[in-house]
Amino acid sequence: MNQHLKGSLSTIILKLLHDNGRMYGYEITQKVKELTQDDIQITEGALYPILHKLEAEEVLTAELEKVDGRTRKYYKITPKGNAVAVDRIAELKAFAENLNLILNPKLSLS
Amino acid sequence: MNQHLKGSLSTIILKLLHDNGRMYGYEITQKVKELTQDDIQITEGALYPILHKLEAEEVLTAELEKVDGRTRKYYKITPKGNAVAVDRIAELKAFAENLNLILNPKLSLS
DNA sequence: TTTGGATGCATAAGAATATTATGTATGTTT
DNA sequence: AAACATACATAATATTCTTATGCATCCAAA
Repeated sequence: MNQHLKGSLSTIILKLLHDNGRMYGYEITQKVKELTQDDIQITEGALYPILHKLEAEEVLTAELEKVDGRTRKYYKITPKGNAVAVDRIAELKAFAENLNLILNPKLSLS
Repeated sequence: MNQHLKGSLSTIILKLLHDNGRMYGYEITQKVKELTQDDIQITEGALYPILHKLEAEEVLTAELEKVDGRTRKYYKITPKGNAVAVDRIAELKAFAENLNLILNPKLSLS
């Protein structure tokens, strides 16, 4: 995993679920890979504990579903969790903007 | 501190030192506050251990200087550390771009 | 046909990184 | 005199991720 991802991972997961409605773990890893052109690869050891934690906090709910012989665990954001998700996503957006401010500081127009 | 900052903090410090040449710890915290309009406040408990670690890795060197009665510890990037700094800054830029891709996914033009 | 790779979930030990609290000290403002 | 800003530092704790491992199914290649 990209070391800079640390701290932002759970919010990225919330963002994907917020956009896509319903996803399972492996699907989330593939979606992030696709969106970032293989730049960000979420490890399973990071992913699953986050999903379990968000479920325990009742931000997410899960349903098992068997597809083509394999069991998938689909997650979605709960109504209660929606406010949390929206907040964190807004914070992540602000952080991304702050990163841009730091990485591309405006030239002083003297 | 913004929770999303976790993992990016050391690279942000390297970026500021790379841009500004020579800074002391407290100055770094103030510069980040200024650039981000008070959005990001670096805590001292996070800052100083990072500076010490980068110094131990010989990415930074430090010089004590007494100014107006107070001792400042000025840091700068070593020639050897420059390559590390440039790499990490490039990775952080790539991460910021990836964040934008995730946060603002392109609409599918069907 | 069996081996490897992709799909799919899970957890545990350890490392890395930050929080929170605390301590010391000087200068400036109220 | 007290409060606040400047300036550095560290320790205990918490959070978050890595690395390794385990289990199981499906599909393709050898």
